[in-house]
Amino acid sequence: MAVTLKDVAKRAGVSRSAVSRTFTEGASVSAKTRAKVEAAADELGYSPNALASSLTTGRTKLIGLVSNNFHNPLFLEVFDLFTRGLQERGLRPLLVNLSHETNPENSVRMLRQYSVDGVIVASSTLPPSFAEAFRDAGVPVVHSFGRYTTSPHVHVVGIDNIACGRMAAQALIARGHKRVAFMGGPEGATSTQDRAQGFLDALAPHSEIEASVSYASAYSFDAGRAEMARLLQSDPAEAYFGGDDVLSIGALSAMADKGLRVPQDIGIIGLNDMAMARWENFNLTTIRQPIPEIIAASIDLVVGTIERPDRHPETRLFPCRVIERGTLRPL
Amino acid sequence: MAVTLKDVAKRAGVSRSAVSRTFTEGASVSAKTRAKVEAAADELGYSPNALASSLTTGRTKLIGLVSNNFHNPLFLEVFDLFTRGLQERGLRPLLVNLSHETNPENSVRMLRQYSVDGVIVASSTLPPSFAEAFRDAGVPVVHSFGRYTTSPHVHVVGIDNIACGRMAAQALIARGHKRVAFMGGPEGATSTQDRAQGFLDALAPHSEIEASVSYASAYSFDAGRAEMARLLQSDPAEAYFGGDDVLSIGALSAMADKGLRVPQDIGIIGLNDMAMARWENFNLTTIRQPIPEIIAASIDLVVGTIERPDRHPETRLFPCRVIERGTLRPL
DNA sequence: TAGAATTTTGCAACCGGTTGCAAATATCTT
DNA sequence: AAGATATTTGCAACCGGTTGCAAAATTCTA
Repeated sequence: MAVTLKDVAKRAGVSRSAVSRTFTEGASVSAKTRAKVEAAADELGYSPNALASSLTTGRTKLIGLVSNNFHNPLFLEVFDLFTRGLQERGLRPLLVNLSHETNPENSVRMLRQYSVDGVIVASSTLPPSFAEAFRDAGVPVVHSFGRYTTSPHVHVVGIDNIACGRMAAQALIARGHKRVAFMGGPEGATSTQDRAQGFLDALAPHSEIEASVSYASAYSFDAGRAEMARLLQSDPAEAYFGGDDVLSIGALSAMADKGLRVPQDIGIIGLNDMAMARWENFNLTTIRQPIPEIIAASIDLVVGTIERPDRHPETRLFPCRVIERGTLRPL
Repeated sequence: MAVTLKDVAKRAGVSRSAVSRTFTEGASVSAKTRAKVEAAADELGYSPNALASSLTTGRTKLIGLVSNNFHNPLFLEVFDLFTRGLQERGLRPLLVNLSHETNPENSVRMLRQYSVDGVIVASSTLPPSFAEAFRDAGVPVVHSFGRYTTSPHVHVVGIDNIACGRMAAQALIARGHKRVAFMGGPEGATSTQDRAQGFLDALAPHSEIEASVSYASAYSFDAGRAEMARLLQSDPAEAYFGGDDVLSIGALSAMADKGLRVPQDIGIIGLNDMAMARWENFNLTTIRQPIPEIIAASIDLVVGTIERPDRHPETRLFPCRVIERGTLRPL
């Protein structure tokens, strides 16, 4: 059925090695045989079998792209950038959906069976142990949107969530709010834990400001809406730091239900600056996470680790900044 | 580095074939050797190389998942369902982002190099020729969200967009609107062409109703907002059929800018019923496309075609229905 | 133009598995 | 317990490529 190296070799009247060499970068072939081989290959419609060659070269150019965030619209942007970025470097993303998976073993085994050259774990809700499981299996791995640690066991690319929490607190302080709160994502997510910590740290010196923290059950519209509805039942804060944009948008919907005007009656600042945040219906004030840079760095790092597997684990954090829009009163 | 069949064989004191057989469904191995092999495999942490075995079995369990819709939030749901559905059947999605690709050749070659068992083209904006290119290359393919034809060249799974256009028209007619319009997606998209046709067909007998059609440049929020803003500048219709939900949400934002109340001053009905449509901020009346069924059928069909490649091209259409919410005045 | 240096080529072994076949074992008859 | 039958096993060839090595062909040097 499929046309193989041997067919082309026979047609071109050369050895199989000659054919293989014309298709391998930097191999030694004379112009004459190359021409013969290319002609034969064209006539037959041959293109080399990447999997067969991976057997000897040890490289598949397959990258496992592992995530459990298939409900947060931000991740459509993330997948778009990852797939394009990988494609541009000649790598192929093997997508793994971990939504309903609690331990890493199956994915590790599966991705090893497919001899992926590397793995990118793209999630802010998976524990560090997930990425570490790949490293333990000897697979180059980077954890995108993961937690920063001073002694990382795997490459981490993302933002300093603690600093973002502080930044959000400062935005609220600067506006003179006296009662503020963090409405986080799931309590188990490292991103939420860190944002909460930064938020409270920044507020600690301000004894005149009342600060509190609560958690939504997921990074999702419904969870944000439900949690904000609950908060609004009794004595809500003047302004909130929403755990991320989609949560904040859910919260906005609960506020609208109550007839509250934003930002006059109540304020909120999100985090991510996903495409939807600037939709005029929301016009969400938020903290921008530089997604394209994070993704480019993640790809760089996984490629670098494939080339030098013993490379020291590295953390790359990118600065965030407040994007002023309409859900926080003007300074 | 990696532990291979041979290592396990030596450890277990059996031949390589014996090891291979314990890991192949339905092969003949005695309980005793199987136990020995499994013990050895466990100790060594062996798991078979899927790519190497694909060389002889001719099956990689890799499925190309090809799309160019990385900006429509609906497709996050689509990718979620596809990846989970494929994983459940032991298949692996190799994701291909065609956003900036105009001809199918590169993808076809690439996916053949990786010996994918089949391909799913998930797009309502790619032309039929795209899926046909895979079929011509001898790769089992199904076009999800593709155009229905009476003599299909490839498997198509989706909805009857003409019928949906009619359904939208009828919803507007039933509400007594006298000036209605279709604000489509990109004019080149088959889905938009068909929806426009159905819409106009249903209105043709109603000479008392004024109907018009215009097109947004993409299925995106910005395009919908821009096109609606343009329409609102001069003599807009009373109610619109928006080419899809995200376009309609963009249109809602333009309406809000103009101070129009929905549905009192102006109405709109979308199409898809993506998760966001029921967010209370939008509460979008829309036509539901049964995404889970479409995706399940697509997977079934691609699997079926892998098993019987000469299978006759088939079209599977799923019924849609109007979901009444708040952007069209009550009946 | 002979001899040395360089480039190109094919052979054969290998990557990590699978599988048809025949030999070796085990199980069933009677 | 012997013979017939059924099951399990290992050998060896193969899947579609790559690559070290030595021979062959080409190019360079004097």
